[in-house]
Amino acid sequence: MQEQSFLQLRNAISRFLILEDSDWELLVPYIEEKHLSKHDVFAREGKIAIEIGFILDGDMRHYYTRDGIEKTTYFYFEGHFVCSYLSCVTQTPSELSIEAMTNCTLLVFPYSRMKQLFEVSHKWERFGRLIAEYLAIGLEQRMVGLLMLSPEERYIQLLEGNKQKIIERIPQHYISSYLGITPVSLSRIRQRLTNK
Amino acid sequence: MQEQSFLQLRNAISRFLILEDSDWELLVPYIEEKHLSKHDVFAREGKIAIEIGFILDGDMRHYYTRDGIEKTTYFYFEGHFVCSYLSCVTQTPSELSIEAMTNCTLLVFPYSRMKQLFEVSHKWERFGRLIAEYLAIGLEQRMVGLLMLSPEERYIQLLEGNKQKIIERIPQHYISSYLGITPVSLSRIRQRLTNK
DNA sequence: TCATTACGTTAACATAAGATAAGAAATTGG
DNA sequence: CCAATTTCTTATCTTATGTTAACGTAATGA
Repeated sequence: MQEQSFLQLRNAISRFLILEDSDWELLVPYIEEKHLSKHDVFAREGKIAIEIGFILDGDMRHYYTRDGIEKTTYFYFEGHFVCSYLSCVTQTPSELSIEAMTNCTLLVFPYSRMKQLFEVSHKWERFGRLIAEYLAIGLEQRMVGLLMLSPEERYIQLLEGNKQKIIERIPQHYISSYLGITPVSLSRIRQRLTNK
Repeated sequence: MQEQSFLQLRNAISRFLILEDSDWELLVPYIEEKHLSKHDVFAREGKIAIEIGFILDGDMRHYYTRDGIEKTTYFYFEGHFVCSYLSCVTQTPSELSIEAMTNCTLLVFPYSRMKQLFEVSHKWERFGRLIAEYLAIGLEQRMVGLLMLSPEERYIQLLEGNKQKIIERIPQHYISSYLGITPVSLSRIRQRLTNK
């Protein structure tokens, strides 16, 4: 059923712009399917990232390490693109690692191909712009949340999002670092909220 | 000296890509010089942003308002682009305001022209991508700092940046909200650091 | 299956930050 | 030049979070 999964990727891209068959054909030969087991890494700290992934099934997270402690700062779910963006764009060693939280099925293609497409195709260059804009908007909103909301408010906001069911299956110590607090503190917040 | 100031903008753009005269000529007719007095607003919350600015001289800040309280979340300095990016890109009302912290001289051009250039010129589309990538990278690093560093560490990091002299002339209650803390707390952190 | 590890909660204590207020110092505007 | 305002610091009190540790439960792997 490779055709079906490729179509999912094409649809995801089409949410950003109208993609003609001729555009699509420029990428297709470079796409591969990839399977990751739980805890497999997709990108590793210190390595220059070379791949862009598209999640067909499964959940992933990215994390930074400091003093041996992991801080999970982002989650990726089915239907989303995943890559160590900063490392790809700047071609410098990644400061973060990306790990499968569950068994995952991905479509992957090399960033180098994407870069070629930026050169040769105005349409793909536009895709690159729109993706970057999408990312920047998400990060801006995330940052504002961190600066303007309390940990409790951030947790409530997270629950109120449309990803409720997904959030519920993510271990809480990952969620706590996403919120910028400790697992203990998240546990207390949860207790406070249920006592209301 | 309009020629001189236009050249500054062209150089700033050229830091992202090689710009031919023919590319540059597509934008030039739409550029105007604009002067702002201290506390004048460049973009106002609730309004759809229509302009991109380039700071020739002066300092600006952008802030969000909540419960009547302003939180300054970003600063802009000489030689940088300034706009309510999210509002421009999505063409929805801005959630933030941008204000001149000092008297400022800007070059401005309409986002609508930029959008046209994205359509007609692969080169300008690339500029759009590179700007968005640059923004996303900055925001990612900002977010990581907020999640992984203590307020004190964030303040030290800010001072260690290459903007020291600029930081020193920004009122501390703006800096404190940039760091995600109160002015009182920043004052205490400063005291702690001088006692070392 | 069973031992081991990972996970979430709770408790106790220490600490840093928030809230509020007062006052000094600097800046601003008329 | 002076009054008014803004800015920064300091003090007090309160509170939420961090830290560490203990415990029970769930998940995992040999």
